[in-house]
Amino acid sequence: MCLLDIYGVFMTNGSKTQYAVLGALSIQPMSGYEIKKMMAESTNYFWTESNGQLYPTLAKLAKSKFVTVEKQMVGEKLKKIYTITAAGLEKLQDWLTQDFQYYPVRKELLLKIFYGQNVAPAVSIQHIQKHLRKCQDLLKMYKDIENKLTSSVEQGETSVYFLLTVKAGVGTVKTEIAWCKESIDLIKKYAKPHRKNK
Amino acid sequence: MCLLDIYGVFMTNGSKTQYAVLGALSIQPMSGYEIKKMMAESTNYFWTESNGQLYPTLAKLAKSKFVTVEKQMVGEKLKKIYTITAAGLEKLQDWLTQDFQYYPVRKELLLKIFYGQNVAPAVSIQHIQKHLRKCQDLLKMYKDIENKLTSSVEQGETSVYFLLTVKAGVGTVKTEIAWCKESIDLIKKYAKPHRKNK
DNA sequence: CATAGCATGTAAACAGTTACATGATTAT
DNA sequence: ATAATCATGTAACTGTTTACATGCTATG
Repeated sequence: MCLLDIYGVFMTNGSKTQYAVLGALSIQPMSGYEIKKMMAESTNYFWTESNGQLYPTLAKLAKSKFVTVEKQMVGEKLKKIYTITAAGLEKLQDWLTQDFQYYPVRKELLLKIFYGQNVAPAVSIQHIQKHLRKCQDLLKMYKDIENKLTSSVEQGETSVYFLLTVKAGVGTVKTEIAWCKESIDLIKKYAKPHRKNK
Repeated sequence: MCLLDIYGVFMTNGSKTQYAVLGALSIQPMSGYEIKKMMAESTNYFWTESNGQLYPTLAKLAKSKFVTVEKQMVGEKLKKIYTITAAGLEKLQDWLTQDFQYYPVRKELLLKIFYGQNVAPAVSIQHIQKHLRKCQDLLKMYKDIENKLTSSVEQGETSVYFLLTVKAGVGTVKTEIAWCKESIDLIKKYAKPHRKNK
């Protein structure tokens, strides 16, 4: 077995953009712009797509009849509303049923912390403090969404699955906040004189 | 401001492979193979590099005098031991001092959960159960390393920074384990009949 | 005697982002 | 006026992985 696979991190399959798009359209018919917006508001912290991926994918899905297009003229502007077809839904369901994969993680903050011995402790502490503030902001946002979704789910208005991913976000940032605080303390307590140069 | 940037996720700078490599060599002189192995054992859960990135980067760093190469013959085989230079250390320290960036996150599990409404609840539960087992295995590994590193740091043998990244790993998987268990319960409680096809 | 590890490296393919083009509308 | 939002799309670039080539050594 390969060395790198101890975490099961491999990307042997192709792009999943098409499923992210089909998934979005499984909620309701939307334009490309609306899909992007909806992703930015809801799935961005675990999945992102750029325009360069989104628009060509929509065109391919339309060509393969997994979605249909309805062209609207809003004033002078062209708006294309995409709707998922039965074949598209089936394709989405097939993918949802298949095993998921882990993607490589890249956290530059942790890479900088890992090699923190080469710089003054204050440098690492500052990075962590910046991350702490970011997480505190995110926590407020996520908690708001979580509260709204919780009552909505309890009243049977919304699918429980949206709530689950929000809860993943809340849990993650809470843990990161605790890690930031503990790490700052530990650096202050244990950091030894760092490696200087020149 | 751009829509996508609400999480501050952008990759405007170039590749950070060179810094990951310089960082590794700041610990001790190593061969390319040893760098890869060391990364797989310690930084893999927040940073990965493939051979296709690693070896060309080592060659470039040697050409730019950020590292020196010492060729050894081990039996019949060639082994190249790389050592960081003063210029290389300075380059590393510069990067460590600069602001870090967030990379886009891709968690296929959460994407599948988010659109779980399109399949039977059992499908989503199975995905989560698989993830739960993976996290439980990782937790054992991380806790072992955490215990060893903690005493090592307390005795002044090891830099506190390695411990911090391990603690980040422990915190993350603990949170994920709790999320998995809660999510399975919530699906069982709230999941409504899913969208069927055909 | 086959498999895994040690060890270096390359080429092709792919995934993905960025930056730009275009242009209308709405808010400040 | 200016900026932001709405709206679609493309091209160039870059980053990254994968798969392969090569061949020795140690282990079961």
